[in-house]
Amino acid sequence: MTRHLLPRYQQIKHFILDKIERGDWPECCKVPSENALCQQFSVSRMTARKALQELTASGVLMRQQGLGTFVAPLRPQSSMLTIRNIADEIRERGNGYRNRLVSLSELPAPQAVAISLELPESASVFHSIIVHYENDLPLQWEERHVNPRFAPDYLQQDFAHQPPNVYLNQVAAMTAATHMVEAILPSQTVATALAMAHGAPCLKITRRSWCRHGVVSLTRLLHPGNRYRLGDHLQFT
Amino acid sequence: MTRHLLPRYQQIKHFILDKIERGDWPECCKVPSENALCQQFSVSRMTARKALQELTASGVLMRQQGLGTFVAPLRPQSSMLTIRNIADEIRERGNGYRNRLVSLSELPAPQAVAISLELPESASVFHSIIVHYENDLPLQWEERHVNPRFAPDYLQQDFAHQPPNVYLNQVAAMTAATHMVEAILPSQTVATALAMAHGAPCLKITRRSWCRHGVVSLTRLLHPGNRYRLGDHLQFT
DNA sequence: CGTCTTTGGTTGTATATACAACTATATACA
DNA sequence: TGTATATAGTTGTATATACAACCAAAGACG
Repeated sequence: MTRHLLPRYQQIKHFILDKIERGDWPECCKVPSENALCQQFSVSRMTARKALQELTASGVLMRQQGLGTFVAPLRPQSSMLTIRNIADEIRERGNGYRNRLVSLSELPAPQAVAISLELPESASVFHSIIVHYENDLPLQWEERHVNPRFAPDYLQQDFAHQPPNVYLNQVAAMTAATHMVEAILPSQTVATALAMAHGAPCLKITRRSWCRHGVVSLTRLLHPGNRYRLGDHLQFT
Repeated sequence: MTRHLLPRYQQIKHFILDKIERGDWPECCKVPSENALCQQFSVSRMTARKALQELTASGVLMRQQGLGTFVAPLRPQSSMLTIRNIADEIRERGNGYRNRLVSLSELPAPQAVAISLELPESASVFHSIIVHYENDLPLQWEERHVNPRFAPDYLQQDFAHQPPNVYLNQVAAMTAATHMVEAILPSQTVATALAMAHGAPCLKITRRSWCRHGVVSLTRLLHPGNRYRLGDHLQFT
């Protein structure tokens, strides 16, 4: 009767991962205790424990002695380019944050954008431009193309109150992302919006972000080269 | 007699990590089997096994059923900014690689360099400048300050044949690194060396790299903004 | 000489058990 | 009411045991 396809503890891991994947068990949700899993799957405690421990080691779960086991918040495996809310980043430095909505609209996707979002040519996409300020000094030009399928209410959001990435993470949790970093000369429009001197360079970050079902958005972040740096720490094992 | 400071399996983990750290057990070296550790530390197999399993989960060891347990090759935990040999990178694209040694000397460390290398002010350091070419087109300006303590023969190397990072990894294996990425306007010297148009921006990467005993080198990499990008892929759990 | 089988060593899976350490809640007491 | 204590539930550590799966090398056999 027992299938020889997968070890029991693997079956339990898949059961838990599936629950999280489907959203049945959201972040910080308590998962069944070792003893509960014992009964549910008719295994010994050591076996149920192995499943929970491996998921904890890989960062999917958190455990606390005496308390229980919980679903860990999603977090990137890489330390570089952590997807952060720039508002939080600025506030952590103890500085004032505000933003300005430059543009918010629906438009036919340019070819490059359509390809990146895996949409048919000229499909309708949402587009937003927001400038983020640190102490009244512009620090980031954020231009976004969003797949309407995953965020149908994008145009109705109040981005002064809640930045786009926070909203997008609510409606379509990010599961992966790719980045590209370049040094460019900004267009006149961007240079003016970022209060940059003539001829000064920009750090450009292009991010393509996925949720479980596909590409959610394509983002271009432009920073004044003299006021912004990307940091990273590499640990070798 | 047993110290209550650390669990037994933790003591075994530290024992193994220490051996690897000291270089006693190099890459791919076989480590004691579960049963061997049982006897050596007078613990049950499950306890010895826990130590080996956790080190395997964290990427320090590799195991193969029926064969044994081995020290895994060192690898960065982060996917961004993998420390790569630019020569390999260029050759992998199928293009021709060569470099040009611009400067190689010993000089008193400028203040900022001394601080970064954790050396006293004006201590003597090695300094090199190399320009790397892809198909006869300059792609990278590499400027390096090296702590002589970890690489005393730096000035005697033939960098046309073997780039500095390869040599440094041989004499002082890198254990960690920090990066900083910026967009800047290059100096006239660099702009000329990289065959860049007037006013074109540079992608600047500053890397500080450690070996086990301290900071080995401080490196400035400058790339033409229109010919070089940094890529990255983030996986969320 | 080549091929098949055996054997010993290794890791993988799984159970049963015991006690320690910790947390939150309920209870008893002042 | 406020404080101390007891209790139930949870994870952490550790042992002893059994068998399965796999690998490499030694041995048996043709």
